[in-house]
Amino acid sequence: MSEPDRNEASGKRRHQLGELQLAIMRVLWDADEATVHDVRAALAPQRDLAMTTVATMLRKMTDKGVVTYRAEGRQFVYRPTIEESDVHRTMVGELVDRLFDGSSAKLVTHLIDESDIDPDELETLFERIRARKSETEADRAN
Amino acid sequence: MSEPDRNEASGKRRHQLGELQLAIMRVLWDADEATVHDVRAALAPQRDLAMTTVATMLRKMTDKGVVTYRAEGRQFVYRPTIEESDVHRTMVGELVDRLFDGSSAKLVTHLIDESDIDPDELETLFERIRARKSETEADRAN
DNA sequence: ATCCGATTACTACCACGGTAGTACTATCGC
DNA sequence: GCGATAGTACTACCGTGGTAGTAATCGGAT
Repeated sequence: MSEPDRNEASGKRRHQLGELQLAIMRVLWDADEATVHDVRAALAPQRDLAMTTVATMLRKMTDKGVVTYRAEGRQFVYRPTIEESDVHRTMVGELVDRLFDGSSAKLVTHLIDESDIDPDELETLFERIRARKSETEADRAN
Repeated sequence: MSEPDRNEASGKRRHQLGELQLAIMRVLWDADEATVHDVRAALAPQRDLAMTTVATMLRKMTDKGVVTYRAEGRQFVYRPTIEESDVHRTMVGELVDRLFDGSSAKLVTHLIDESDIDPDELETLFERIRARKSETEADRAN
């Protein structure tokens, strides 16, 4: 058809990841690069996966474009091609669209009302919003 | 604080729903109850699905326990067994766990920092947090 | 040179969301 | 009573996340 389907490297497209894929990405983000072995080791405390499971997942993720690898001796060294913030953005965006009509404010309201938030944190958020508000007002004054 | 794993009717447990399933739930929440026909009609503006697709989905959702039905003449009338807020809670909770270490505050921070939030809304949220804060402080004073 | 062990490739499965065709059935209109 | 039809049941298929076994390979040690 037409265009909006880039998917190669440096991509901007939707990065919806499953639980294991996220766990693997977290390892890669922390370590910058890692072998199958490294990833498996890093995941070991939580889940005891077969080497092949990790390898397969990494291959699927390569197909998907969220990681790349380079051969080093007989093994592959993987590194992420996308940033954590990208994933956060798309996944949160997805949820907001699905559940809150695309309104992030509604999500925040939900979070506050569910008293999901630690009282101490509330203070911090309070400040942050105030900062953002004045920032926005400054923009407006321009 | 013990066995959190009921799953039968009236359940409290994880209600992870896909896109279509959510769309169907929204119809049911709005209408309180609806037939396959009704659901399909309500969804028609966005997506043109075969009757059988909707029916199949509803059956799967019945198996899952998120809807029930009663026979009325030759057709079934479906109604939701869970509330929208339940779904919001579990799905947001899931995301928070997956992406933000279980910290809702981190999610809010993300939302604020991504300037995803309409400036006007910021004011509202500001107030809401203040309200919540004093509420919490009152609790503490008890 | 050969064999062992580490590592990747291939393949297979399961679960589940999504989609829909086909088969069956009950009911309504005549 | 009987046929058309509306509506559900069953089955199948695709994509993808997750899991892992088995096959092929490559490199190092003896």
